[in-house]
Amino acid sequence: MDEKTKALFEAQAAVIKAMAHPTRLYIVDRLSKGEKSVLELTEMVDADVSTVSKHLSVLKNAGILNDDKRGTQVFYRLAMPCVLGFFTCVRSVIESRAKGQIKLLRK
Amino acid sequence: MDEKTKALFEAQAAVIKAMAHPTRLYIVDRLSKGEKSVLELTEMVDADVSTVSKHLSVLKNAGILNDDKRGTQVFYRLAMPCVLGFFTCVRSVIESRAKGQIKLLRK
DNA sequence: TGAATATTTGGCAAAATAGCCAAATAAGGC
DNA sequence: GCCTTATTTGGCTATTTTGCCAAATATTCA
Repeated sequence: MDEKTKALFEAQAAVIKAMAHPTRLYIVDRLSKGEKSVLELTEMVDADVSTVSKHLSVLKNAGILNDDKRGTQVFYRLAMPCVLGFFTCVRSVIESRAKGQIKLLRK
Repeated sequence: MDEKTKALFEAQAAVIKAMAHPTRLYIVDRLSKGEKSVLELTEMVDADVSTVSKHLSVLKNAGILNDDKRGTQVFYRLAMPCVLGFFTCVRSVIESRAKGQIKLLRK
């Protein structure tokens, strides 16, 4: 694998890695319904505000979220709605694996 | 967040996490062209065979790959081609972020 | 059976991640 | 200016992930 493709796949993995956490995935899901402040998200997620803030900055640095400061609050929203397509596929992966396991048991 | 949704997002994150590594992403990309043996993939990836084997088992356990033992070789292939849709989105995330950074510099 | 080839597993050290607390920063209202 | 509220940052420890090597396993072939 040459350096160029290596760099390309590292960049791509970095974006996917930003989504690869239950809390961050949940945040993305919530933001698909519209923007939310850090505090609103913190209440939904049930973790320390600083933890949620860090998760948000991971998603923002990856280019998945935008933020918008209004007064003392910061509102986050989905910058790239195409990531919502991940959910459909991932759910079908889980479903398919579950079916495979059931088949295995019956044998 | 109740226990049920928590478990749901953990399961989903686990699948995405399996994709969240440059080597594994590269493997998925290569397998989109057709099945390959562990040795073939190892040559492409340039890492220890044991490392590649472990990456493959991560992808297999996530339900993303299938394997097929023929003789002394094991051939892996894409079980869920929908994951290829990730690439399109992820590349557009990277492109969009790059454009945003250029805009930032011009200000 | 024994050698050769392909793959997986165990184990370990290095690196990356997560999440909490406390402290810093920013904006608004009095 | 000072207090309050919202958010971010620094720092630390615990946990997880990586990737190599060596060893184990499996399969074919002579």
